[in-house]
Amino acid sequence: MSKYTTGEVAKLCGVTVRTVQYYDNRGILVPAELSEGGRRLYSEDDLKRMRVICFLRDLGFSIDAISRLLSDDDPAAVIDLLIDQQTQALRSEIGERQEQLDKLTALRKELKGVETFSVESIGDIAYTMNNRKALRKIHMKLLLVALPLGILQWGSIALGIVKGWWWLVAAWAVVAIPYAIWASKYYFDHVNYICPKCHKVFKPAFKQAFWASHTPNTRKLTCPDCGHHGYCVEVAAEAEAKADA
Amino acid sequence: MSKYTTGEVAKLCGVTVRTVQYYDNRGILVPAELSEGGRRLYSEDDLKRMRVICFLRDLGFSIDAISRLLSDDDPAAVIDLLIDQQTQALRSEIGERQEQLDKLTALRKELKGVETFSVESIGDIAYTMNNRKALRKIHMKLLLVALPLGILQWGSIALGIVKGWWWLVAAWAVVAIPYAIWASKYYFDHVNYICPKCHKVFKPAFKQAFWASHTPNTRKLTCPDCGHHGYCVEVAAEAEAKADA
DNA sequence: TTGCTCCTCACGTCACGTGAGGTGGC
DNA sequence: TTGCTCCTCACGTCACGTGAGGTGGC
Repeated sequence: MSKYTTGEVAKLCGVTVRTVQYYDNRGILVPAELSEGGRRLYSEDDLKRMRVICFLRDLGFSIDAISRLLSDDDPAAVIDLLIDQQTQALRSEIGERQEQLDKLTALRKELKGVETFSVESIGDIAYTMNNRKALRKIHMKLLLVALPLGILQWGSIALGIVKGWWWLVAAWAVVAIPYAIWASKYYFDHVNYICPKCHKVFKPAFKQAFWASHTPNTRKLTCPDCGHHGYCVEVAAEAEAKADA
Repeated sequence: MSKYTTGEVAKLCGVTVRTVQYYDNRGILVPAELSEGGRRLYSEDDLKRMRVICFLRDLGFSIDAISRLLSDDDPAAVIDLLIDQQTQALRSEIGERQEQLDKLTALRKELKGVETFSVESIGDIAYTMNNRKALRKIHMKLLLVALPLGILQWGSIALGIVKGWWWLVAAWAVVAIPYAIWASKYYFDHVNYICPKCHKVFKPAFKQAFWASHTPNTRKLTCPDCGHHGYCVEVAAEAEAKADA
């Protein structure tokens, strides 16, 4: 029966000598015998056991789990349990990393739109990213509010053309203008802006916000804290309470 | 300007007090001032910085990476680099876990086919899993060798029916039988079997292997080491050298 | 005798968790 | 004065890596 030294076992299993020694200390691979000089000597069976340990380790099992499996009376039951646990654990880890990847991609995209970058910009981006869902909800609400207005508009125009009922268009304007102003007010009540210079979250005056030039996500405003005038990113106003979650 | 205690910062950022203290020790979030009694007091800016730190941490960045980013003169360049690195790292980690998941699934499947389970069975399964590619290669070779035989067979039968050249079928048999024996010999030369009882890898005698009943992956053989008679899993013979890789 | 391998401590890793024992601040 | 929060050590985690200083075995 051939005997293997620590180094031989290590080489045959593709690990370091230190790892083989560690498995002895952990009690999961105790050498069959020791030489007179105290050197570890492993048997053929030890080598097979080491191969099993390495196989399980490469599957992501902890030394503790492997230890339990190797010393249990009913390894068949233990391995089924371990496989199920490990499958679950791996799935959730993959999900976690995937989510991080998605957030990284979003961050990279947001960074491209930042003109003067500083560490605080990351805070702004984090804020808008956490805020996105709430903002989308507000945009959806505005859309639903605007929808009947549009239907009425085109309906009255159509009837104006077909039936010559042009007074309907005038009636539409009478209803629509206050309605639009009310909707805008509601909208600006539920929305804030971030100053790109001092990174404060602020609520602009209705008039300024209403007439300001804007893009889908920003609006050209004057920051009440630092006086900076420029495009400010829009965020939902409810998000402050949500920051804890 | 409001001041926050350690506990307040922790609660607002969803971490423990210990984490806030740790970030002070690591030098990435030093409180704006200390009270007379030595309590940490954080400013509004500190809180924002903490939020940035937590955001980056949740993306998987190390404290060291965050530290470098926060203290660098050119954070814009650093963050681009860090995002690229982290994207790479996450991708490879996901790939790694996915591979482990696939192997776990394969292991679970193999375990269902094992009649008397022991820890050594895992070793056998590991061996066959590492060996699978080599075995598939041998099977492909056998298929390629068998193909011309099949074509000749059906060709001669077809000509026998259509033209009445039945002597062709006889000629086919004369060629095919030694050819098949040679192919089988080649096959059994390149293949081994694992005893399910003593877990030794062995090569059976040609006669026994040739006439043994079998399934796609096993063959009913007698182990030369322990004398056990039963279905043994087939593996490629070259794999011994490959075990290192 | 000379290399090479192996031996045993023992500290370091990473981002905190978890007490212990003491004290500030309302 | 009483709770509650916060303070500073300092050890523990996980699977080894990495020396240091010494020795076995060919």
